[in-house]
Amino acid sequence: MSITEFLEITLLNIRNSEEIMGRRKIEIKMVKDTNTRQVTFSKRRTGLFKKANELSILCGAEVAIVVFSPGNKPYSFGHPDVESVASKFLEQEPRPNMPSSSSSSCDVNMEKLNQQLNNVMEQLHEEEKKGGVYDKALNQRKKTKLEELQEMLDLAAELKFNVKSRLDDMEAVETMLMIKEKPMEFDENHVSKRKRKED
Amino acid sequence: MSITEFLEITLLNIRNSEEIMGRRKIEIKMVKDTNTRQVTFSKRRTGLFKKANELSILCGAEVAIVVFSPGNKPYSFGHPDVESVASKFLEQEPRPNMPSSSSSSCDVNMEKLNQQLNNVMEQLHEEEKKGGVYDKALNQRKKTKLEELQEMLDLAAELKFNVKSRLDDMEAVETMLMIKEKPMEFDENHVSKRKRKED
DNA sequence: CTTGCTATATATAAATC
DNA sequence: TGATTTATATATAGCAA
Repeated sequence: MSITEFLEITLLNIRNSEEIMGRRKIEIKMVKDTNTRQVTFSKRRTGLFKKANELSILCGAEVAIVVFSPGNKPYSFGHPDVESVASKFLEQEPRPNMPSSSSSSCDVNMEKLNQQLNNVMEQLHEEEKKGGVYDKALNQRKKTKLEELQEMLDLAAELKFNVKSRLDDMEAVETMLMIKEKPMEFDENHVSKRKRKED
Repeated sequence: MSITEFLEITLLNIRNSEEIMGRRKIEIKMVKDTNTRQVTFSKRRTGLFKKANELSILCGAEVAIVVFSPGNKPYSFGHPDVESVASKFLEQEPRPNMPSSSSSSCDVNMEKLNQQLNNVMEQLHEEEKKGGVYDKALNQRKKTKLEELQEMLDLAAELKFNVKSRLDDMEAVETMLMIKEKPMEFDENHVSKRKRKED
């Protein structure tokens, strides 16, 4: 037995001897308590969307998710967007493809943007904690924050749109110059697979 | 410092001193290696569907997911089924109102990003004019540009995701403080389709 | 393209503040 | 009650098959 293993086991023994069992595993079945169910839904929906987002970026995959909460409220996630992916799937529309591929780096601006977001949120929470009194002035500030975020959202969407446009231009140029990276074609293999769903 | 903490730190130190890092954390950006990307997609798609399944059961929620692999093959998960959830969503979509919303400003970084885009495009056209026939070297450069753009797209998507998350938080705050504001809509569909090949 | 094997990395159920 | 903090439960990256 290695020292590492010994320490691991020792640590485990110590922990098992402690009283607090704490967090535990749950059965995958309908959560009865309404409130708990709501909390679970909220957390897991966020987790699901996060995973979907990572999948789309890591693999350059198109993803669309639609969820109706226990309260029947709609939530959705889409990359590039729900509609396009959904229709592509529903119509099973075969399409020739043009180039477009992997990655590189320019995270700086991204981090800056996120930094700003964090700052805004921090300020919001800051004010929230401070105040016991939510007067108009505060409301106004919050409202301003909201508007700022809204603007950022719009700008993000706009940027995305611009990027997309350029991509199209580039593809056109590429085609024009007849630069073929890989003379590949694949329309035939459009096998649709279904995964289980269980009830 | 407790014995437990001591052991944990000791264990950590031992591990960090070892050469083999073993499994490690990865950045959320396009996986370059084709094979690895395929494996990642396969595993994460399975994980995503599993999570979706648990969510639907635990909370009795309706869920629909559609994914197109890097090889452009469709996969789907649905509870009760994709079609019903999708149509239910698309039907009320024309009147968006429920989740996510709003707008506002911080153009600097945005402009930087767009500036970069313009530079890239300029360089592209530059090369295009200069060269009658540039062959592989040029081709490679163009490909690199495309990859850079792709990366920016992904970053934009990630930003969007983060922004939406914060918005949800803010909406919660808003609700709590009963700040009634006109229901604005967040429409991410500035971009429709997206082409791709690979694999 | 899917699967099994582990060491890590993440997600998250409860507890807590 | 929502946000934050743990201690577990799960998901997965890197390798091979």
